[in-house]
Amino acid sequence: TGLKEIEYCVEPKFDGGSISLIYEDDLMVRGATRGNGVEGDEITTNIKQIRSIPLSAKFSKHGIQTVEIRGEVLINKNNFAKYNQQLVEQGQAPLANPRNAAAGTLRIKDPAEVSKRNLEAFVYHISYYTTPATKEAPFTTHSQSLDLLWELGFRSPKQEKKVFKGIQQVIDYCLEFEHTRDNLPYEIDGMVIKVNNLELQDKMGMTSHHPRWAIAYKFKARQGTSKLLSVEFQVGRTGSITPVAKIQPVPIGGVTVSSISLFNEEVIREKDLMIGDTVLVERAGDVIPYIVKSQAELRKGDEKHIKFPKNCPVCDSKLFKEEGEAVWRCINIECPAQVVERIIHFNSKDAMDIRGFGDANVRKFYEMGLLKDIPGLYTLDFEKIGSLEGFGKKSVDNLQAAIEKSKTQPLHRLIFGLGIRFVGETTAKTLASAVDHLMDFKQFTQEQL
DNA sequence: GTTCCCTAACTGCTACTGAC
DNA sequence: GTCAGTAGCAGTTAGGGAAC
Repeated sequence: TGLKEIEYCVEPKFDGGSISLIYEDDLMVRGATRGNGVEGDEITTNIKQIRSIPLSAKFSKHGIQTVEIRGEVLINKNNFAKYNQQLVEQGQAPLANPRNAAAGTLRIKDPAEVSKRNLEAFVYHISYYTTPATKEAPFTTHSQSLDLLWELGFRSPKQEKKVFKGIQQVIDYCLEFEHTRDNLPYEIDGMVIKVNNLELQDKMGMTSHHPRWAIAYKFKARQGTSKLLSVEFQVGRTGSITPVAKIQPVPIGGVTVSSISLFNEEVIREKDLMIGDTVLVERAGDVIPYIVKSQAELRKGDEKHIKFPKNCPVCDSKLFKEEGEAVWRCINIECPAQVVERIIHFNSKDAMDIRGFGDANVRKFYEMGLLKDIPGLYTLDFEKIGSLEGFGKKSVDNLQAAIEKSKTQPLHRLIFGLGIRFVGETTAKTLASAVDHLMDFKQFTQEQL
């Protein structure tokens, strides 16, 4: 097929909280957040409070037995404003922006409160479905699947989506839609362009990150200007020194931005940043704050150069930068900043998952001398901890139980938890699997001998 | 009731490595 | 040289749990 012949389906990219819905024999049996892409939180009861999600739908009419649908939960801008007005009238703080409000609402424990907030949901993708072996596929294009969902009572972007042959019309439609962005009743942050034919989608497959058959056209990020007040230098788990810009707080797209990563020394130089500069700030993907550039033409002459430290801001060791690398590092593995960051990483959800032992407590215990390193987690003096202000019996019991539970975590989590540079989750799994094979092999050879 | 801490949710940029 | 994969770093907000 020539490129000009390829059919694309273009639809708005909704900006809210992602959800996944599972229907079995026409009944909604499970609703979950997307989470990290593999596992999310079950929120079925809350999902049932959303009126635009049918509790049952006649999938069986189309020969579908089990189906998983992806969608996005949103709060309509009008409902959001009304709800905030109520909060203010009741003397409570209003919610900051519709996106976080929608994502947060899904996790409220009281379904009645969820119901009050009038969430809405758009569904935009059927991830998989099962049919009896004899049955023909109920749809062959993405566009048809959206029509089917609409017909079954879901809110899919049936009206907003358009199908085009060739890429030029796709581009025109995206640009045209961008103009109407602010007039829509809900937040969108771009458009999604998908190859329409499902067989072709299948052939194109996925990378580890994303499908090769879909791409997002992001609208111009929301921007603001502010003043660069100072630059702090943070020491990461692996000793990397990250400059972080502290700016005069500026509201951008519903949140207040005050702190922005500058990544490394090169970036500061390339962007020609000086303390006191007026800087153009945007939220990349409407989320992550990012300094676009400094406005050098507005300088008054009292701006100061940013001095990148020669020594570690925490332990004062000399910093090193490897040939060809951009990142300066503190190579003192006993540097308190690194030790603390390593312990925090070890405790984290993706590593040993020691709940209730986050960065604030790790720092506190380290400073008090109650915790010196990772092994120290397993010889903590709980009596002393129990006598600290803010630690009741319940907290100590929970902490003790969480640490005890971590002893049963699989090997790959332990390897990942050690926080060795270049050893992320995937590599840790590979290493753990290699260890397993070695143990099997050892056992096998011993038995043979 | 208030305050603090923690977690989860949303997501991007940069650096480096390895395969092709 | 390009692309994909992986890792490391970073932001704010909302809500829950526990202590005070």
